[in-house]
Amino acid sequence: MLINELSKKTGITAHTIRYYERYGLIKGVRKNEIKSNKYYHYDDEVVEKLQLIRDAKSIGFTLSEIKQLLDAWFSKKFNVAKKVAVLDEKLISIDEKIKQLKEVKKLIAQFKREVEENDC
Amino acid sequence: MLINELSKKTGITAHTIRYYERYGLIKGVRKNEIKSNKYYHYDDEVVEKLQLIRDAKSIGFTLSEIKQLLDAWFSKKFNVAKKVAVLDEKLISIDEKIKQLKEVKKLIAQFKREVEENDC
DNA sequence: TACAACCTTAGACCCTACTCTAATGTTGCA
DNA sequence: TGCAACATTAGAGTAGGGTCTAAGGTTGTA
Repeated sequence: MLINELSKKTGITAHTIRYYERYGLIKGVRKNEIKSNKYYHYDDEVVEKLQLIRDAKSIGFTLSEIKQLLDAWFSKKFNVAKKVAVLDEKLISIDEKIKQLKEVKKLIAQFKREVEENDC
Repeated sequence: MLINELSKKTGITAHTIRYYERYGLIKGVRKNEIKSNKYYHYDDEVVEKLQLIRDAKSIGFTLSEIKQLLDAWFSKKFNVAKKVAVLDEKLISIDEKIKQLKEVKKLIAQFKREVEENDC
C-alpha cells in the first residue's frame, strides 16, 4: 500500500509517517518493476509497527526507546538472548511506571478526602 | 529560604525553578523590609509544590496539567466542588494510564514468550 | 488532455520543557 | 576592602517530536 492508505489505516498522518521513516522506525520499499515513479510501498508489518509505536508512545516511551523495542521485535540481526533482554528491560520500566502512577494516585485520593472533609 | 537552598532541598536546579516560577507553578515573595536587594524568598509550601511537580512529571503529566492540579491543591479561589472535579479528572486519567500500561505490558510479555518458544 | 488527487524532497517552523549565558547587583567573611 | 558565592533579568540555544510549505513529479478518470 502507499502512504495515504497506510495513514488511513493507522490514523497517523503521512507527514508523521515520513518522520518516523527518516527516524528509522519503519521502512517502505520502492518496487524495481515500476520505473515511472519513486513511490514507497508499505506492507502489513509496517501497519503493526505503527500500532506499536502509537501504543508505546501513549505510555510515555520515547521514539528512541521504541526503536529498541522494534528492533527486538522485528530485527533478524538480534539473537534470542538479546531480544529477551530488551523486552525484559521494557517490562521492568513499565512496572516502575505503574508503581509511580499508583503512588501519585494515592496522593491525590488522599488530598481529595481532605478537601471533602475539611471544606478547605 | 532563597533559591539556592530551595534547589538543594528539592534537587531541582535554580534555572528550572525560575522557569517554573515564570510559568506560574510556584511563587516566591520579596520581603518589604529588605530594601537592598530583590531576592525572592520561598516557604515550605513551595517545597511541597516542587515535590508534587516532580512526581506528576514523572508519570507524564504536562506542566499545564500540573498547573491545574496545583490550583486545585493550593488555591483559595476554587471552591470544594471545583477542586474535587479537577482531582477526579486527574484520578481518571491516572487510571487510564495504568490501563494502557498494562495492555502494552501484556503485548510485550506475549511477544517475549513467542521469542523464547520459537527461537525466532 | 485536463485536472484532481496522489506522490517526492528539502527545509523551515512550532511547541514543550528546559538549559545556559551575559550582564549586573548583593552579601558575608578574611 | 577584596572577593567568592550568592542573587537578578533578558534573552538565546537545545532536544524531542512533530507539522507545514514549496516546488516539483505521477496517476487515473472524464
